[in-house]
Amino acid sequence: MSLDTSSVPVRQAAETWESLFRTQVGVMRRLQKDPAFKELTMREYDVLFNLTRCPTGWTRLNELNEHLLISQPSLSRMVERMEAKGLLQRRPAENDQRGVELALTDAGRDLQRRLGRAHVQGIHELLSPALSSEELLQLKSLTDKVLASLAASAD
Amino acid sequence: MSLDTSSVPVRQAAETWESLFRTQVGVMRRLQKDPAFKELTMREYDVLFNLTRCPTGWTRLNELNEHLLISQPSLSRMVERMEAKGLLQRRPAENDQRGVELALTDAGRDLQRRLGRAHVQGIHELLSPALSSEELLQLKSLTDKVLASLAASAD
DNA sequence: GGGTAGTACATGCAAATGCATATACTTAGG
DNA sequence: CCTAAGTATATGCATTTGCATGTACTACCC
Repeated sequence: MSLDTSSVPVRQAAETWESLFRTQVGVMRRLQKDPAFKELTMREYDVLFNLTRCPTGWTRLNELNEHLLISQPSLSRMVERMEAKGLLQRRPAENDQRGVELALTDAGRDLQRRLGRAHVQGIHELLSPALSSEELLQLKSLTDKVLASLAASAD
Repeated sequence: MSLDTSSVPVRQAAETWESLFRTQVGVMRRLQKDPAFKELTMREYDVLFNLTRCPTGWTRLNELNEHLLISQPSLSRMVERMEAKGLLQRRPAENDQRGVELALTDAGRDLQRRLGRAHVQGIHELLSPALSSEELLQLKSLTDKVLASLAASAD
């Protein structure tokens, strides 16, 4: 009774994904316990973080949505709430009257930085005991490859 | 103007984590588009999946909860709904009258297998173009190390 | 240009979620 | 034992989420 040869890489991909996924869950669970994150949902922090990553400072709502695991209507209302809290600002998009562009306010940027520091600190404490500097680099290089491949096959 | 030396590994851990996290989000977004997953939330699938991973077949609710990014009350009610759908069964725990133990029903196992196949297939299609067989192994080995380290420092 | 299809965001509404807390049981100490 | 502290799950309630759909604009094609 031998295994179908073609199923070996399939299994391997699945096992690798499972390990990566469980790692993400495990690390996330620890990070969420940090008292610094009582102020904001992980999802809300993720919005702030993504907004820091835009060179022009302004990001389209639909573009932001592509980086998150949240539905468009939910993001729409989350952004509305965060605007009300003074964490970000909205304006109609330049060249498309349908669109909305977002940017951090100073308060939003400050909060992101503060939580970001706690976040980064927590990550360091969780990953450093597990992996050497070279291994971290290796891991990043592998996931970067997957990211590049996903971007290349943008459906 | 030189960087604080101690901040280098911190940055490295953060960048590695960001890449891993974005990979998880990217892959997840693709997987969710699979029509096979219209029947069940990712979170619900995750419950079914985790229940297949228990050798005895029965899993404690609190133990299951430790593997998920969901609050205890939410899981409690999700399990209630899934029991109503006939996907799993509940019984009072053996040695602890407070506790609840869960197991898949045949219908639950069948559904998990069906979605699991689609899941695994999708993962293979996403990861294989990105990484060679050796790289998959490397990646798994690195995330396994992180998992082991997290388990060792169980707070 | 006028009409049709497509895209970007918002909204109504039912369902799912989390927080605080209640309930039922277990464990530890005196 | 009996009590106090701790643990496992459930429940009330306000908030958040997603789905279906609405509205406003854009792009394409004749």
